[in-house]
Amino acid sequence: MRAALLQDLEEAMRRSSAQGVLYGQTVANVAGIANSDLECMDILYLEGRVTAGRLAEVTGLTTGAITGVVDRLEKAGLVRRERDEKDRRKVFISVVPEKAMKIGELYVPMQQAMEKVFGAYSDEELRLLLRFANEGYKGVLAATEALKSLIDTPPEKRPDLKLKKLRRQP
Amino acid sequence: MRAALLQDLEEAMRRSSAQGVLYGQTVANVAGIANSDLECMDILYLEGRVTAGRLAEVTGLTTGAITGVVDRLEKAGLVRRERDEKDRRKVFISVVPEKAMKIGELYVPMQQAMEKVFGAYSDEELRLLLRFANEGYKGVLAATEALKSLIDTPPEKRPDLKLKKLRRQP
DNA sequence: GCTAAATCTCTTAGTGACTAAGATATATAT
DNA sequence: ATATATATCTTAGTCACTAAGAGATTTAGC
Repeated sequence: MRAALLQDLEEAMRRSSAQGVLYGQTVANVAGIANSDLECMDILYLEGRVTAGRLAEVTGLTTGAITGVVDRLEKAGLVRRERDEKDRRKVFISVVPEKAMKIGELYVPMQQAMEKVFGAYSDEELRLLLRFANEGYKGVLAATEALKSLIDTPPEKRPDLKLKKLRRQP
Repeated sequence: MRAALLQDLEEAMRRSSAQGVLYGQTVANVAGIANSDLECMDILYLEGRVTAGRLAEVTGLTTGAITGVVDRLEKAGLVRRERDEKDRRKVFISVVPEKAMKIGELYVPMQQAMEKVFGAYSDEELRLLLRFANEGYKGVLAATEALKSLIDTPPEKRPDLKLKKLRRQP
């Protein structure tokens, strides 16, 4: 009973997450920038002014790749490079708000759709969703670390991993 | 008040979704396959036996790219190609369960983390989350379509798009 | 039934974002 | 002062992707 609920939930979340990725791809397409470029714009919105190295860390790209990303974004006028005066090795990247706005507008359909969905929930329920989203984030973050640590554990030394059946047969 | 809640929620969901993408990248990395290859494996799990064209549709890749994806996956023994006997133009792709299992195991850290998160919620609450996930999926799907239709609408004819402020200043 | 148009996958040539390795510049430690 | 560490950039090479179209099969119109 509860097991079925959990499985449905997992599947539903996978689906919506995959569709979210697809939305992002479409945005990047329309904006005429690469996928990773858009992802970095997103991070810049969430975290504000960040260093190139931090972008590499968060995206999982190499610093070399980030140089390319920032080059392209800078050329498109979407971001600015600013050397840190205190530590002149560092380069801060920040968005150019006026230009970035045009990309932000491409998220309007998404915002409208979400507004509509959220509209059906009470404040109380939204707080539950928020709590879940935050805990989910922490969980995924921890899982990512766990997976990474699994990499350099030889298979025979790995803790016994029991995979749940992934999909009920339709 | 509610506006702040909605904004927090949006941001939390964006964060967790981004981290989810990163988890997927790590899985692909560990499994030694390309990102899109893993995405297709995922779709094959969710939808079962699907045609090459359907994969292109769902992933947003061209059919040419899908040929490459399936070539690599087939070479790795993860999927099989089967011509449809009724319509011999079609090619069905299906996973080879024994081989795919090894990739499935890489999702165990994620499953464990999610189990832990879900554990803190009652059945009632999980049903709320499920409802939200399903409605969210439909919303994102609709938004994707809306965005696509925006592409071939000349900017001056577009409905007035009011972008909400994306981030509260920290 | 026969031809034309449509549908589905694959092929080919070319492009561009990515990695790995190392160069450069600056900062910190002994 | 020298060595080590840190942060970004450069370079060469690789690989997945797109666009365009070919090949194979099915569907539609006459």
